[in-house]
Amino acid sequence: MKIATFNCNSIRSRLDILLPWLDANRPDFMCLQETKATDDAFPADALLEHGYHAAFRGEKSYNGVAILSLAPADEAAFGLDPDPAAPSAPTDPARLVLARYGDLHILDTYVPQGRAIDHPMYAYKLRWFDRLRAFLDARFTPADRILWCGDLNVARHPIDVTNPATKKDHVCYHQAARDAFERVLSFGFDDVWRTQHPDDADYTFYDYRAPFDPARRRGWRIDYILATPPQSSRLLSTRIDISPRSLPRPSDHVPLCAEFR
DNA sequence: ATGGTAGTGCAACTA
Repeated sequence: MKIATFNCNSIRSRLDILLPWLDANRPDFMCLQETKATDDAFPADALLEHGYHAAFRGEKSYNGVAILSLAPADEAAFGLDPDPAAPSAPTDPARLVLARYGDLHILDTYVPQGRAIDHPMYAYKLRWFDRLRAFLDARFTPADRILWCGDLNVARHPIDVTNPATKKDHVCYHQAARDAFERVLSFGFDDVWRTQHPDDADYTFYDYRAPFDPARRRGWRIDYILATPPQSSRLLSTRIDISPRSLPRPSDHVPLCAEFR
């Protein structure tokens, strides 16, 4: 079984990269983030022509998530639960999709980026991780077969960014964000790419605002495939496919892939 | 420390 995750940064602008990639790699599941399309504009027909069903939810201009799959989902749901500490806070249906395929649960999230550590969206981001932990605790135990994928907008460790000393106040590396992410990981998730590459500096996000040089990569590892023990015990291989970043009109993220027996 | 580019959608916001 193969799964991939890819922040496509607009699915409509990325079809010329996404569809050939799906044809060449044929993952059973593909988690997408930042689809940036309302549901009526989501290219479901084009994906189905390539064999992929989709559970998706989007909004105008921003956000948007989708799980593509060779077999349709048995059920799908969108968004966090309401925040009991802030009942007016949004549930963000365009940032979270949870779908079930038999006994396998796939959670695909686009975590709020946070903008700046003194911006209200950063506090919202930190709270978002705690709400996600409550979401998991309300539904699952680590004995369930879960894959949590997506753009989590946090680099875990110094090895996951270039020049970590310069990024201590960045919303994707600030200690409070890293701590918040770890509190969700401690539910019982394994970071499968890092498990297989304990000492590698490699990245899934390469900012448009710097020329991309595949030989001298400068980026961030902020996209993840995370598995609970019943799933991580089946792990065969993982890889980051940087090749799409050199194609015309690329996303600023690249696909992360894992294969399980 | 700053600014660099790309997406949506047509100005300004987000990343």
